[in-house]
Amino acid sequence: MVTIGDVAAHAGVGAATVSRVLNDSPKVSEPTRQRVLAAIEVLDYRPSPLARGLSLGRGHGFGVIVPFFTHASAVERLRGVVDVLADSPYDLVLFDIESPERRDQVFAEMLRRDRADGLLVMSLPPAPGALDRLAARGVPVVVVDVGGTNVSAVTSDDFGGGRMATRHLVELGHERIGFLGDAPDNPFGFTSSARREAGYVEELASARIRFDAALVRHGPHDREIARCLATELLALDEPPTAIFASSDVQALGVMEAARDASLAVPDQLSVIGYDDVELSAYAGLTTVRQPLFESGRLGARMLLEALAGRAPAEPESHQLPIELVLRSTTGPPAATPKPKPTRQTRPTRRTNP
Amino acid sequence: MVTIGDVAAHAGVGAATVSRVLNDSPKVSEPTRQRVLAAIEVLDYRPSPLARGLSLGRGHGFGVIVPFFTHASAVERLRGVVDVLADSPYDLVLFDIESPERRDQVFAEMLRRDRADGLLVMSLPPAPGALDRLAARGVPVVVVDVGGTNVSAVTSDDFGGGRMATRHLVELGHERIGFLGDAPDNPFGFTSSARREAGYVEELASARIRFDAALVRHGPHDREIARCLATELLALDEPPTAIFASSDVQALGVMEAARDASLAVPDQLSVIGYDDVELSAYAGLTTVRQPLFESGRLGARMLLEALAGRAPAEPESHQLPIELVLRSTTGPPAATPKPKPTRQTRPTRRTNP
DNA sequence: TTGAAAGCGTTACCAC
DNA sequence: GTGGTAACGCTTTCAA
Repeated sequence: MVTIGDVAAHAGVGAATVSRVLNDSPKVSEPTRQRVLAAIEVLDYRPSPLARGLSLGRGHGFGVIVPFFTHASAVERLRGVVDVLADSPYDLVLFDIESPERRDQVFAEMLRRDRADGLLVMSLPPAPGALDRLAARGVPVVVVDVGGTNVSAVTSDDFGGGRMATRHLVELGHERIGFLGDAPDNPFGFTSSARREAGYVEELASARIRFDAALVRHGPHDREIARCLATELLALDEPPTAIFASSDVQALGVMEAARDASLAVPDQLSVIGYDDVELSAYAGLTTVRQPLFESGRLGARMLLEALAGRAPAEPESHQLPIELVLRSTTGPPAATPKPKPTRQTRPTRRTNP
Repeated sequence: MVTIGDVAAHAGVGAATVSRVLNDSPKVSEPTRQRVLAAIEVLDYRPSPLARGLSLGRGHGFGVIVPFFTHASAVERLRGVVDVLADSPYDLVLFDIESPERRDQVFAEMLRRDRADGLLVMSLPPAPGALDRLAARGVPVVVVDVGGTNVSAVTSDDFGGGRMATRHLVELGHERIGFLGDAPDNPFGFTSSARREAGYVEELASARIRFDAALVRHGPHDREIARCLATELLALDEPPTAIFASSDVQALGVMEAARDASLAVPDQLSVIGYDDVELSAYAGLTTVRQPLFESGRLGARMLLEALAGRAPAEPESHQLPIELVLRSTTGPPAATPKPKPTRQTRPTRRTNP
């Protein structure tokens, strides 16, 4: 392996000068510079990032912790991160979390050895105290889609989004509106679904629609599970005429349940999702759009700033706008009570109980 | 920052002993060991991976180069990699490639400084010579879904998969079978689509069906573009009764085109895809399944072996099995020629020209 | 079983 | 402008 010393020897200069050329310091004469460059070329020399890092006291790893990076929303966010990082000297070091155990393991390792210079934590509330300990180490942290912490954060208005989705349904004339989302006490501690649900509850209240706990279903973030849950909802004596799913994947599950129950969407059942992942356009899903890609970009930029030593004195929090995307899965409820369908599993469906 | 020296001082031992404890060397007496462990605990010490790497002559980065990691197939593969890496001391360093320029930039940087200890290259034929130069550097490389190179590789039988898809259509009775895939001369040098296309051509030949170049369309790997291309195909004087799309995303585009043209799938048009990404089950798409997740796992395991110095003498190549997944988008062609539809853009559709 | 000391490849400070 | 040289924090001989 060829080192800076070899280059120095070959060019007939000192190692320090080679280093200066490498870091294009202004204090190198042009002839020397050329000589060094030539030597680098001839020897096919490349500096060791490890040695460089050790000397500089910092590495080049940009850590991103993300749960279920297979989910379309996580991928979208990551893409924003990638986009920003492409022009930086940092490498994206990805930590995917698929179980609470793994979450704790990663955070523990993160503390034990600094595997990254900075940390972007997405959608996953860190283990208690982890942030403080990281801060004590001087590791900059930015969180995205995580609420209630004391670090720089990028969020979007989940509560408002929940209201927005619900209001849309209310304005269409729905009165029995179901909600389907993550359990508030899920093992990962995800909170965005709960905030959307709070918005749903609030909007119902302000529309003077009685909240019916029977219309609310919780389960892990998964299409299949959402399908089951929605099937339960649709089998109710007084089934909802509209369902607000806390994410697009779950909304897709609801659509499947509707399909299974031979319910036309949106004529017999309105469905609204959340996120606006790419697939939703394909499925024609009405949804609340949150800027996933942009959240990744912004979070990454903020962390990059902190990494460059330009961290804000106080942690700063940015809230990204949300927006209703109207497509073809929501509409007014059926005007009149319909006769009992032929299928036996479906009870009489009434629009206004 | 607390160093190994601090721990040594605190425990009243030498730095070497602390190092031994850290790397659980057997030659440390239990009492000493406990004392060191206690000191580590008290001081909340964590070793610097940088220094460790420098001393050891190797880092802890597991580089993965993947084009368009937003694509479901890439994500699936990555998930396999993540799965394997979770139990290893390596961190996943992700390089996403979304343009040919970026491809060259990444490979160039990869050569200039070793950003990772080993490299897993997925779906993307490396720049010419890049592999050799990497090998010269002693950087182990494994490629996945890339053909025709001289490194350890994980592939699947694209040619056979192309035949398989086509044969399925032929056996259903189709004679006008369209193909839609990546251009053979695409700027990234992707080759799997071309191999599937070759399988399609071959199978057509062995079924004694005349190959019609008009039924073949190429374009970048994108659903929208596939939709346009499929629309062209369907607007032909003698449109295909079935379309084999080289990937599921493209097949979805074909389905959209069919929907736009008010063509029932599979009654008026059969569609078969390739990959079997998660979404395909939702869409009910008949497809050729290739083990994406498993390809990631295997590739990662092979690279891990190489990283551990257990590289095979000769580069070894593994071919993963493919399998036909029958769902609801393929069926026999319409038995009789149909009358001209009411829509004006659609020409007379004939089943058997 | 333990410790002292010599690297590992850079960078940066300090003379010249 | 340039060249020594001391860090940077760890691992690993080599002695004891």
